[in-house]
Amino acid sequence: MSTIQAAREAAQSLSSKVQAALEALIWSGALPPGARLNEVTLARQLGVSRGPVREAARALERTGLVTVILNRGAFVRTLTIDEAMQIYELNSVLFGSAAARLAVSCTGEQAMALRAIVDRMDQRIAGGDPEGFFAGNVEFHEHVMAFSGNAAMEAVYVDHTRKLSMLRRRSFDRAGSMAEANAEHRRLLESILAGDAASARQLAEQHTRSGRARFLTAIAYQEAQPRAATAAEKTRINA
Amino acid sequence: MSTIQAAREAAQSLSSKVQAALEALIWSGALPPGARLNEVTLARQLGVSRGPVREAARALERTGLVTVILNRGAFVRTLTIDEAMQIYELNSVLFGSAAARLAVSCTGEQAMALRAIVDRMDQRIAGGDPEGFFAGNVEFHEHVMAFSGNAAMEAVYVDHTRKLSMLRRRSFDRAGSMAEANAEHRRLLESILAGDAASARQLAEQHTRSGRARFLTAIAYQEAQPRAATAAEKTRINA
DNA sequence: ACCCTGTGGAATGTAAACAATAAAGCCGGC
DNA sequence: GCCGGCTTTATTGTTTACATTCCACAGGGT
Repeated sequence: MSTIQAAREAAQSLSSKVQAALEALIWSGALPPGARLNEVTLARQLGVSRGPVREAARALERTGLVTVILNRGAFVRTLTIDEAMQIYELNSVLFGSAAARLAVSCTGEQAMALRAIVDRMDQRIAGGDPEGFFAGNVEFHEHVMAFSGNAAMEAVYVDHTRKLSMLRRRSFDRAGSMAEANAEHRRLLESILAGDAASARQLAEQHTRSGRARFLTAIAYQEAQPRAATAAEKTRINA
Repeated sequence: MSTIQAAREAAQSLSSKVQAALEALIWSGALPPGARLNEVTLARQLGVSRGPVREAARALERTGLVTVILNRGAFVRTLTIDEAMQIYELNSVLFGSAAARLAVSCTGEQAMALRAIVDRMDQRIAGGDPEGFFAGNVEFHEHVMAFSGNAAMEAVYVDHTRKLSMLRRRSFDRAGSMAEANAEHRRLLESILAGDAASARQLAEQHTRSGRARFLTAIAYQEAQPRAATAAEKTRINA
């Protein structure tokens, strides 16, 4: 397996690897919102030339993580609360539409797969594994989108969920949130199995709105709890 | 004005200009679907270096016009009918949602602007100006999306409509189609003005489906009429 | 004290050279 | 005559070098 892994590693361009590295840097907070991506410094740090760094930055611009200004460089972009709300609304519409479609087209295997995911998430809640729950949550939503059979919608949904996840990581920290969310998953799944498209759409949209509410309370909590933010803010990439 | 124009022209990077040029080449058929974008040839032709061409190609990948394969280059991408159908479905959901939201939030100026666009389109139909009608059509849909107040949804809609327009340009060639489409615009506009969200959503989704149907008949006509396709296919960019 | 302007340095935009990869053509064997 | 492997060649990926732009800071004037 490690040879396959190595081959796959080697089979992607430097730009891709640099892009992943930059994502990690942004994700970890080493590159805080508003920070400029210094091409020569990052290139030195990653052991590559400026070219791949430039390409990676442009790619990240397309995913919405950075914005590039002519002759000024690429800056880490941060979602405003308002933008997050708009994305939640978009996702709500897409997820509702997908659920409605899946309600009339769901196969036995698909139902089993979804049920297995939800069961696994319950186990992880019981086992006190929030990271695992978070992964399962993403898996559930993406499976619903994939099973609904519209690749374009799925791509848009996944894309925007990724953007949200920059901010959303801690939304499930409160223990009750996870159980609550998974109960909504179960109700949605039952509607889908029952073939009730209208109800499935309704529940899916409702679930997304609940997620938005959880997100907002988490944000509010984060704001109230200032953490050692200013310190992290000052962490820059230096030569 | 020409100084402003010149300044604006100069104020964008070469990559942007190259990207526009490549789009034009693809649009015009000089780079037919499946053709490879030869970096050195295009660079020579446009009088720039390979760097901007590469960046432009990567940007075009994001917009869906080309796909790039590692160590093989960028290839002009063509939408399959199935992908087009999926995009129509996505747009239907988004446009319906936007119309519903606009129905409860539409201001007087917005209503006037939309009505003006529809009126202009009727004039262009009467005046035998299909190009103008097409532009107005785009304008109407994008205004509805913009007025609905969700920038994320608007961006997704515009993005995907652009992809479709590669194939869709001739959908309105049949004279009756234009009048039909604009009548649907009027009905939708009335529902919005009446503040009837459910009806607006319904009409907007219906309108998108009608657009899909027009697209399909246009495609079918195009397929039946083989045109001198093979000749165009051979037109390559040579040094 | 404030503002404006000119200069210096640093960072990006662009171009040209180098390396590595994949496709195409050629040759030999079967 | 056809197929498989090798070699060649064209093209992309990457690095390096050069040109241009912007920002900060110092200096002088008001």
